[in-house]
Amino acid sequence: MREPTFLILTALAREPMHGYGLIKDVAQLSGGLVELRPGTLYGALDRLTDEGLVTPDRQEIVDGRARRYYRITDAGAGALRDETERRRVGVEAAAQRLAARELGFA
Amino acid sequence: MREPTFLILTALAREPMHGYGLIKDVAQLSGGLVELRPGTLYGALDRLTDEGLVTPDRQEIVDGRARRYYRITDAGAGALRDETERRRVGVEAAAQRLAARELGFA
DNA sequence: ACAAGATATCTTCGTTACCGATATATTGTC
DNA sequence: GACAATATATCGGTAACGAAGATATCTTGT
Repeated sequence: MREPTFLILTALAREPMHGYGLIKDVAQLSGGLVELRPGTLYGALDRLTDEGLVTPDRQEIVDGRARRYYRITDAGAGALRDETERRRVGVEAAAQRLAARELGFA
Repeated sequence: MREPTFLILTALAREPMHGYGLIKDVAQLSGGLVELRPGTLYGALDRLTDEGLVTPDRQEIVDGRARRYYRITDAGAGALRDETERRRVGVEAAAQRLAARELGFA
């Protein structure tokens, strides 16, 4: 699982969201580092839906514009949990080695 | 940067290593979750060398088998630092939302 | 009235890092 | 004699991503 997909699942872990809302939320929770492109977003949403990690929720019309909401599934939350743990392990290993390196143990 | 590349840089942050040593070290520091394939490893090493994040170190002959060592560069350590911080932010966001979700704020 | 920007979805196409498979050769173990 | 471990390398396929653009409505500023 790559970063955009990881962040989409992370955004949906809080509450169901629609595509454009996801673009904004992902930008925010990544500290502005990840700006989802439509091709990335809708491709990922279709893929995650096929995999059962995400499912279409409701549809709303707000100010004449359609909003299609997506919701994370239990399987999606489980996958996110696994991926988060995986990444946490890598981050800790890297942080430790970088710190040691700076202290001169390189 | 994807996970295999991230873990290769992480492994090299501690000390110069040769290809096969990297496969073993990455398997260990990822908790056995990532088993680098030769195609992935040598492809990544070539790519990272082109990008200046890694550089060939020395070559040894041990028991008749050649060992080609690679060393992380200062640019590579910098890239690893950036990527680690990036991942740390994502992991914290995901952990927070997953925890909230488990408490029923979903 | 008009332009520009924000909101909102969707498609097509190219790139690339990665994985699977395979090849080669030596050493050590059962 | 067969198999696992050590060690490097190449080739082909693909899935996820990014770039770019199409479409349409609403809001804000001039």
